[in-house]
Amino acid sequence: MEKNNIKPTEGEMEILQVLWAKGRCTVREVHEALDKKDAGYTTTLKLMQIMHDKGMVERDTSSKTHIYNALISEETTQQQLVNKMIDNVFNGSAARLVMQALGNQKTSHEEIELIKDYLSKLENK
Amino acid sequence: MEKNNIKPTEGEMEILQVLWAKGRCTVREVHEALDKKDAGYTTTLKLMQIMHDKGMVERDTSSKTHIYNALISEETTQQQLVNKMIDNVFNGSAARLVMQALGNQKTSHEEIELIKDYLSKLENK
DNA sequence: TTGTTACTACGAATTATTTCGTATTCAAAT
DNA sequence: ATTTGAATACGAAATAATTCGTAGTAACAA
Repeated sequence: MEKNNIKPTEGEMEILQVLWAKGRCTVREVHEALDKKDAGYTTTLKLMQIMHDKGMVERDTSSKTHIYNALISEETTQQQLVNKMIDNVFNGSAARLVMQALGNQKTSHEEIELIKDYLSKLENK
Repeated sequence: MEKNNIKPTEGEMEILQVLWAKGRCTVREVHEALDKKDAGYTTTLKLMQIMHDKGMVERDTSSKTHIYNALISEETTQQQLVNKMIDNVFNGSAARLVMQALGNQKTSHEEIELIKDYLSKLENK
C-alpha cells in the first residue's frame, strides 16, 4: 500500500505547475509566475509552506531566501487526477473523456496525428 | 455572456452522476445509489437542496416526497471540467491529457478503434 | 551603526463545503 | 383519533482551503 493520497488543492496545483515548468524556485518567482495574482505574496508563501508540511515540496533553507522544489512528480499527479476524473465525471470510460477532450478543444492537426500514432502503438503491444 | 460559472463541488458531482444516470429521482433514491454512503441521509438532502438553490436541479414538490431532476447537462458539465483540467493540469495541451488518460487505463481494443474513427472524422471536417 | 528592504513564520479571519441534529409536517396504519 | 414512520426545512457545528496582517530577522547599503 503506497502513500497515494496526494490530492493537491486547486491553489496547490497552480504552484506545482510553476515548479514543474521552471524547476527550483523562490517563493517570489512562483508568485510572479502565477497568472492570476489575485492574492498577495504572503498567501503564496503560506501555501508553499503548507505544501512543505505535506511533503509535496522540499526546500533549501541554507540561505535566507528559500528555494523550493516539487517532490511529487508531474506525471504521477496528472495520472491520479485524470483517473479520478474518469471515475467521477465519465463513469469510468476513458474513451468518453478522450472524445470530450478532443471534440470541443480546437486541437491541431499535428496533435491529432500524434495521438493516432500513440494509439497504434498501444494496439501493437 | 452566458451564466457559465457552474462549478459543481465534489459532493454535487456525485449526486449529478446519479441524476444523469437514472433521471428523475427522490432524495432517498439518490442517497441509496451513492456508493460511499459515508454520510447520513440528511446530508444528501441538504446537498440537493443547496443544488436547487443554485439552479443545478429542479424539483417537483407536488407530492410530499419531492422529485429531483438535473438542470445542467452532463455534456456541458463534462466539457467544462475537462477544459479546466486541460488548463490547470496539462498546460493547455489536450493531446497530453488524452495520452495520459489512455496510457494508464486499460482501454479495450474496441475503445481504441472507436477513438481512431473519431479522430479521422475530426480531421476530415 | 543604523535604516531600509525583502524575506520567513505563523496566528487568525474569511470563505467554501460537508455534515448532522432537531423541529415539523404529512400520510398511512392501527 | 392516535401513533408511527418517512419526509422536508433549516440552523449550526465541523472541516477544509484561502487569504491576510503583523512580528521578527537577515542582508545590505548609507
